[in-house]
Amino acid sequence: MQEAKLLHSRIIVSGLHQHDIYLRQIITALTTNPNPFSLLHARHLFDKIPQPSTYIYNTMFRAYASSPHPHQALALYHHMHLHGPLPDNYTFPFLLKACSSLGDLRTGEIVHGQAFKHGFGHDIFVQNSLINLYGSSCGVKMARRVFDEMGFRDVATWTSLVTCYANGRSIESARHVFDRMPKRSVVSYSAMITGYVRRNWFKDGVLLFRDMLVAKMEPNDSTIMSVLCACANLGDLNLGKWVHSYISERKKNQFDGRISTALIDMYFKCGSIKKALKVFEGAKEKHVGEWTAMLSGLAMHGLGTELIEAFEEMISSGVKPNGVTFVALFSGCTHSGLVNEGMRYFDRMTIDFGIEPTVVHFGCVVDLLGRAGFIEQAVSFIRDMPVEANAAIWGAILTSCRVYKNVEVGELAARWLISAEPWNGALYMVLLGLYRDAGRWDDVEKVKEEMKKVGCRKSPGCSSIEVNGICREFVVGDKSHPLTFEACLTLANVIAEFEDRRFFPNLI
DNA sequence: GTAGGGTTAG
Repeated sequence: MQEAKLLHSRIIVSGLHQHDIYLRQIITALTTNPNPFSLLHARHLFDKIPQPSTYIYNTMFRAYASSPHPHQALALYHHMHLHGPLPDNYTFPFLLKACSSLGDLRTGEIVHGQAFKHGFGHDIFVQNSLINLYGSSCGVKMARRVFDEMGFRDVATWTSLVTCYANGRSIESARHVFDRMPKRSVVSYSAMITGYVRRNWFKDGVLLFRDMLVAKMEPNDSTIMSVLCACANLGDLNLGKWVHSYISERKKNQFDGRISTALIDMYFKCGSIKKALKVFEGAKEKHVGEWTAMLSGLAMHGLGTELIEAFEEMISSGVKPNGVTFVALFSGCTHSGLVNEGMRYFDRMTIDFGIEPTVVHFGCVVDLLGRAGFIEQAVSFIRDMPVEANAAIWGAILTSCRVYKNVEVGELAARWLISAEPWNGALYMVLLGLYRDAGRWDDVEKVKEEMKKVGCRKSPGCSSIEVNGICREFVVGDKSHPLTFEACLTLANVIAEFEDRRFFPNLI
């Protein structure tokens, strides 16, 4: 970018504005790691070239394909088609990528036809791009057909197919393809690990990460992000720390912003507040991502007051919050019982920061009111919302009704949820608990019968944490541990202590 | 002559 500006000023000074070679250099500089401004600038210069070469068209296609406006690539191709030079083998993969980003299968097929017409139908880059296009817009079947018909496949071909399966429903099929790859690259491992983590198969993701290290593959940023996400969800602090020191050595503590964010999140979720704070403090630049990870970490540990302080510090340091930041802020207020503060921030979100609330934010407010026991207010808030309430919102209402034993509203929420998800056994269990607490035994029996009729079961809740290097897993109702009795006794004492202090958590 | 496809938060 700096280089581009320098070149541009040199041209203006020396009056060489029409000089094709300089323009080409500037456009190339502006389109590598483009931002919206540099891309606009590049296009402005591109339009000044009387007869752009195929190369320079390709440069623009490449930049547009991975920009927020991929359709610009297609519009520009239309122009090239009418007035410009002939496309080459580089042209079509960029255009197909633009179609994938847009999920535009029809245009993708037209581009494919064009590639064929110009003699690049069997180009491996074109075919690989086609697999990605089909995989992202119409499922695995078509992608598989392209794959099967290819005479020659390389590692990217196989990786693309793995990604198709991983993004589709079948992570097992993705692994099946992965295991049959003649050769694997870092990206292949990364794609498979990311696939596992996206499907919440965290343990499999971690196992494959270990295989990857054994295979002497050096994980890249994408791999690291996925593994940190797995550590966070497994509570595997040991592996998380290992990954932290691994990347510290390699990158000399100069992390990508996204990696610092993932580290902060991992340490918070693994219960290590100190380490999370240390990473945050050590981050070279604190973008909205790092701040948001920080705020949601404080929220999940019930540190509402600290969270509000941190939020105000973020604002005074000139970082602009986004929609996700407010979700963290509201959730912190909710879990620390800071109802007035939360409501005030809800107003400020639109007035002071110009962020329009989405259904997620409305859900946060419902949760904020509900958990504090203001169930009637929460219900009237739902009534006044400009958007339709969703399952998350009725779920929040149901949870608070369970805690505050409000059968009337709880029944309403549960019925709404059950009609949306009749297979979800957990919903019936909550409704059953509500009736039981109210002593409505007839209704308890009715719910039990209903469950039998629908044939649903609640899958047991599960959690895990790493202690002294060993990952422990907990499943609801599991009494297999030899010290189960002692553990229950301790828990009973804790609950008794809570009750003595007039604090009634919902531990049922 | 120059370049390309597969992984990428909160």
